Amino acid sequence: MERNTRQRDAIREVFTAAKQPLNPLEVLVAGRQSLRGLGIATVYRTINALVQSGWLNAVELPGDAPRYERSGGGHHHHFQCRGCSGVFEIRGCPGDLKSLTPAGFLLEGHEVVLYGQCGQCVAAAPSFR
Amino acid sequence: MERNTRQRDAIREVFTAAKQPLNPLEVLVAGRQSLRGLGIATVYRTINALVQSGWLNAVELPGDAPRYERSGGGHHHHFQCRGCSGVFEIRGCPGDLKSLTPAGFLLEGHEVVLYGQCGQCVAAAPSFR
DNA sequence: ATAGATGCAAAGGGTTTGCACTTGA
DNA sequence: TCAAGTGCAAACCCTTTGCATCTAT
Repeated sequence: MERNTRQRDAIREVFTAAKQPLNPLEVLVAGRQSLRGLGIATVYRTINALVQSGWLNAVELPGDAPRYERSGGGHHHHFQCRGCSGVFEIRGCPGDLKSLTPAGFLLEGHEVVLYGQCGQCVAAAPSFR
Repeated sequence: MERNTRQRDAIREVFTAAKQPLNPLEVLVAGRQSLRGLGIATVYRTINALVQSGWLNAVELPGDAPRYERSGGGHHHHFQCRGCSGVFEIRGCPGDLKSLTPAGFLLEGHEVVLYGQCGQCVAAAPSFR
């Protein structure tokens, strides 16, 4: 990441404007709106570099390809909607996970993912209420 | 899954004997010990069928290819060792996740993964203690 | 000017699928 | 017998890499 290029500007802008974590293909599509020739390899290379540098954070949900979001939100988790597949940030954390750790094991971190229906999908499908 | 074949017996046996969730390649290697010609396509097809039928459960850890374990353990989560990459079952569950759910969202399920060092890896690397 | 960055296309992993052969019932 | 199941190889999808070209500095 030694040079500032139009590609990197475009990709950073996509993430800055994003309301949810994005996967590489979504970044490519969004980025091409401002930079026609943008290539998928550049998206991958740039994302990886931005993760390395700490500017981006990888959001890895079980069974899903990784998505990425701007870092800086502090410790948080995610809620994935089974209706629209959207991923939403959750502030807050269950906390007392130490008690679940097997004896003799050392707990270093954790991941929590909630699944369900987001507000829009609940509203759209009254049967869920 | 209409017929009983040597391949399926071998694969079921591998899972019955397994102490941890296994990925398809591990199943292939273990299965070949009793059935030399076992093919990877058969492993995938059988695993998928066993998941469909409910005999197997997919264990999908963030950023990792899925592993599989026998169903029937009830609701539980997993601990992944960063030392040996082993995956261990955790009995117990944080519970009060409803409070983390955003207003207007419907919570249907959750996934919790703990990360750290397993007992063996703690013992092998005193610096972790 | 020139090393870093890009785009394309090819190569890699892991998983699925088409097809002819095998085998359980 | 004969359709379900298997093994092989090819096809797929997503991601990474090699390489010639382009471009910030």
